[in-house]
Amino acid sequence: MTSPRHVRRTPAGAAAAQAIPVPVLRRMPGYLQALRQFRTEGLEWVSCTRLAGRLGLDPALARKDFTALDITGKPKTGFPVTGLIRAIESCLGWDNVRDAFLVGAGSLGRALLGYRGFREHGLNIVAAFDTDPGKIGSSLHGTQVLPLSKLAGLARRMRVAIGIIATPAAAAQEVADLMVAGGLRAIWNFAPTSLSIPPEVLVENEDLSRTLAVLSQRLQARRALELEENG
Amino acid sequence: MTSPRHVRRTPAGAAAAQAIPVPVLRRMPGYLQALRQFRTEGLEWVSCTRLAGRLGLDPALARKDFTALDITGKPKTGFPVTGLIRAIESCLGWDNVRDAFLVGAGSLGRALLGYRGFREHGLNIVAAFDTDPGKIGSSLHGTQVLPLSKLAGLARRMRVAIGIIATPAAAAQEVADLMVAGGLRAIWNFAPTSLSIPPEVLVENEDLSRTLAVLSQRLQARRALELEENG
DNA sequence: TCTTAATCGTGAAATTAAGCACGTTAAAAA
DNA sequence: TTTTTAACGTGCTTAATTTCACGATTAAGA
Repeated sequence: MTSPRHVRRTPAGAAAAQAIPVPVLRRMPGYLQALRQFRTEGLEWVSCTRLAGRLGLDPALARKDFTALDITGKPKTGFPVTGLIRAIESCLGWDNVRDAFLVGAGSLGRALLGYRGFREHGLNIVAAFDTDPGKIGSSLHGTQVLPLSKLAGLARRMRVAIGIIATPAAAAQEVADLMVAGGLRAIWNFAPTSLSIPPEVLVENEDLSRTLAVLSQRLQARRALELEENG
Repeated sequence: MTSPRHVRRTPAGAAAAQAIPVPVLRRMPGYLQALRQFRTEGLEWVSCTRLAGRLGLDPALARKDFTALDITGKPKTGFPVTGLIRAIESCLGWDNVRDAFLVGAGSLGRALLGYRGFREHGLNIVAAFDTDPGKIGSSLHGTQVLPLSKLAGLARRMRVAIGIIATPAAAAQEVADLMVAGGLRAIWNFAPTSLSIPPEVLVENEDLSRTLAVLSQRLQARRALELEENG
C-alpha cells in the first residue's frame, strides 16, 4: 500500500495542493544564497538553526518554510546542503532555464542584460526590444535589440513565456498589451506604474521606490527621534 | 482645553508614536504614483474609493494607511490631491533631497546613476566609488567615479547619510564596513548577500531574485496544473 | 548499551495585517 | 430647508504570518 508521508505542495504528483505563500517564496532566494555559501565552505549538512541564524530569521520559520519542499531533515543533523539547494531550485523552477524577452534598452534594460546571474535563476534573456531606431540592430552584452513590432510574432514562434518590462512608465501599458498579444504567460514589470493585465497572465512588479520608501522613512523617523532626545 | 483629535505618527510634534508598519510604507509609493497621474489629469480631489480602485486595493486599506499621515479627508469629497501628495512625500522624507554615495560602477551602478527619478524620491547620488583603476576618474551620467579608499573620509566631511551598494556579492561586506566607518546612517544594498551591520545603521536589501522567485514558482505551478488538467 | 544533546516536525498561541460594517459628516439635490 | 448620497474614520472580525513549545528522533559520547 502506498503511504504518502507528506502532502506534496510541489508538482511531482498528486492533487494541486495549497499555494505556497508569497512571504515563504520571497525567503527562498535568501536560503539559497546562504546554502551556496555553506557549500563552498565545504559544509555537507546544515541545521535550520545555523541557516536561519546566518539570515537573522527564526529557526522554526525556516523549518516551516521547508515543509513546502520535497525534502525532509534529520534530527540532530539537519538538512543535506546540496539536497536542500536542489529542492529549493526545483520548487522555484530554477532547475531548468526559461527564455525571456526584455523590452526597453535604456540603462535599466542594459543593466539587466548585463547581469549574468539570471542563468542561475532559471532565466535566459534571448532578445531585447526597443522602438528607438538608434538602438535597433545593435547588440547589448551579446543580445540583439529588435524592433518592438516583432515582439508578439517572435514570442509565439519561439514559445517564450516571460516578458520583462524595463521601459519608462508611459510606455509600459502598451508593451504589456503586446506581451499579452504574443501569448506571454508572465510579466516582470520594472516600470513604476500599475498595469492592467488579464488574470491568466502573471505579473510581478519590481518597484525600487518601495524599498526606498521604507529606508528613507525610517531614516527620517530616527533623525526626528534623535533631535527630540538630544538637541 | 487642548483636544488632540489625532495621534500624530509623523514627526511634527509630540511623543515618538507608533512606527509605521512596513506594508503601509511599501504601499505609499504606489499611492504617490497614482496621485501624480490624477494630478496631471487635472483632478483636485480624489476619494479612497477611486484611488484604491486604480491600484487594485481595498478602499478601507487606503483610508487606514492614510491615518499615518498628517492629513484628513472630507466626507463626500475625499482628499485633496496635492495635499495628499505632499503629506505622503513628507512622511517618507521625500520632500527634501538627501545626498547619497553609490559604490560599484558596474552595469547596475551605471543604471542607478542613470535613473533621473531618484531626485523625486529624495535621493541625490553625489558620488560613485569603485576599486577598478579603469573606472576611477571617469564620469558616469555626470557623476564622478572616485577610489573606494576615499569613501569614509568624504562621507564624514560631506555628512552623507545614505550609501548604495551595487557591487558583486563578494565585495559587499567590505564596502558595508567602510560605509559604517564613514558614519553613514542607512544602506541600500543591491548585492545578493546578507550583511552584518551594527543596529544603529539601517539596512534595506533590494534583491531582484525575491520577486523573480515568486514569478517563476507561480508560473511553474500554473504549468503543472495545466498539464494535469489537459494533456 | 545507555545517556545526553541537538534538531526535526507540528499543533497551539500570539502577533500582525486586511477586510468589513457602521455611525458621522459634508456636499448636492429636492 | 430637508433629504439623499458618497465618503470618511474607526472599532470589530477575520485571515494570515510568525513565534512558541514540546514530543519524537537520531547521532555521539559515557
